[in-house]
Amino acid sequence: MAETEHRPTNFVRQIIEKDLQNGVHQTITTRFPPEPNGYLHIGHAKSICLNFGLASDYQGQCNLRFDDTNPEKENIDFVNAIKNDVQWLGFQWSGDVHYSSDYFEKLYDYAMELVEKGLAYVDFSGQDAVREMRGTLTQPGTNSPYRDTSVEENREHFIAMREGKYQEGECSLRAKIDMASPFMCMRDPVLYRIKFAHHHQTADKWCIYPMYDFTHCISDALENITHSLCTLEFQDNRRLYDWVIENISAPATPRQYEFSRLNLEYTVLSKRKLIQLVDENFVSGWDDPRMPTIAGLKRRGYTPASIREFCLRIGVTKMDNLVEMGMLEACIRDDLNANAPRAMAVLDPVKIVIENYPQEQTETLKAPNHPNDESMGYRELPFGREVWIEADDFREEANKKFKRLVLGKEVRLRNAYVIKAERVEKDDAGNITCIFCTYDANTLGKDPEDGRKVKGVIHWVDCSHGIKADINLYDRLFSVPNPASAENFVDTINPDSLITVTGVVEPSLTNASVGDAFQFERTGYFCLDANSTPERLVFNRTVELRDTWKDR
RNA sequence: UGGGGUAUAGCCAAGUUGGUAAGGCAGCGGGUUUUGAUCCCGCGAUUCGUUGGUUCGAGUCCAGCUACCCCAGCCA
Repeated sequence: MAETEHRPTNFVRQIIEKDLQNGVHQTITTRFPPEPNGYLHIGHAKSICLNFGLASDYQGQCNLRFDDTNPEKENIDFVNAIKNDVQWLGFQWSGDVHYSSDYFEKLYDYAMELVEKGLAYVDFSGQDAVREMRGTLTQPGTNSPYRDTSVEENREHFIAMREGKYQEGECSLRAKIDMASPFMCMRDPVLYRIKFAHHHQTADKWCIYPMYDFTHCISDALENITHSLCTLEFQDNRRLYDWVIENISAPATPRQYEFSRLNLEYTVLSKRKLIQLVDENFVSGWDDPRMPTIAGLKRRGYTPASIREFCLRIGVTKMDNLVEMGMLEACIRDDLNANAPRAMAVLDPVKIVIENYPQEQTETLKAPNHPNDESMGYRELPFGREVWIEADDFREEANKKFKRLVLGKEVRLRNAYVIKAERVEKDDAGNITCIFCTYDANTLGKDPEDGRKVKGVIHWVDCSHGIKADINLYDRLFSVPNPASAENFVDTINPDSLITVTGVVEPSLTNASVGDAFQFERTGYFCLDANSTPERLVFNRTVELRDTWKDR
């Protein structure tokens, strides 16, 4: 698709342009630093597009760095899934993949530097005591009794920590900053904690792991990151980021800038909540088409280009936001409208019999794959005496606004003939089982010769050639715009977020491959699901067509 | 008077030496159309959270007020 040509300006670009202009940097380096404790979602896509987009626009570099300082929550499967998703989105990181764990040895040395400068100490107060001494938002904290331990003792204790001489929770390394700071994160933050945990990169080499605030800024400096972009909740942490860089012999001075994270209506974008949806089986997995994950969106039928376009359209600011789903949907519709071949599928079939069509006759019609793009070619469409139409497209009686098939009235079968409904057959319950029609044989590819106007057009599938298919009709996962603000977000799950119907699709669709997208004319955009087999086709509805018809 | 942030149309968002409110999504009219789709044309802020002030002139500068978000993990 044609992505927005000129990227909209934003405050980060302005900072970069100023830095480049003033010679603060000759070139920029950014990074995308996910923790491998879950799958990437549309909110990460915003960050990915920002970081990789900036690097590309200013001829800089963008690293992929796994922020893997908490082995208990992370694993290699997430690492691989994340790499896969970044590439699927269309981005390639500079050089090799980086890991914060690559720097564990250096990080340890920098921590030791702080110890030797008297700026860090090993605290043996229990976790509860540490919390007690931290104070509150309005009251200053109090100094730990271990705050004035000698440098020599601290060095020995820190070495012993690394050697596994202490139990988990027995002690931690803390920075000596200011227990009365208005920034809670500056009240002697923990730098290292003890975890006898297996790490997916460093195995059992370490039993002490550095905290995010100590690790991130140093990793940025080691990779020569010029602009370290993160979300708003880290604004306070910037003080600690700068403190660490200033107090160690850092090889560079990276700067952190914060932007607002994405919030999308009718879904949740917090990793904790997404993990819960998966673990408690509210969805089929990380790639469930209702999930806002990259994998879920992909399976739903969203294209990389549509997601990139979305990220361009929402912009980058510091404002809290809740973006309408319609914004995302508009992006995929724009892409698919231009690029998805058309096909016909009937989701809720009712049979019509064309009584004046020769018994035993069938013919092969030709239909364009795209109404406005000749280059997409044509396909063959078998047509016969009996065809399926959408139950919705027929009414025994209706007003003039109903532009479909009505008893005694005419309608055009798309890409085929004009038919007229003559009578209906019903079962004992009064349900319509068959609609008997007649057709005008002289209306193939042209209007009726006597000049009568037929305004309605409906889609159809030939009964003897149509293929049965399972069609997953997806809707929003939650029934409220902001499930995250609900008491318990799982209580707001939309019970009808997935309805599977058995429909009939035109035979050309048997050639589709997994992931292929189509517009089922008049109903929406669909793609062939990963679980589809030649014996049983499965389609996922990506999004409905825009529908401005009011009186339904 | 803890601190850090943000306030421009239903949603997202431009606006940067103060000069008289971009654009996108949604919506509403109209035209084209063998998809109630697409496409095309037209329509929305006397007003920028609010109250004052400075100024010939303020969304942009100053002061006060209000609302909302974030911070008290040995999570990130």
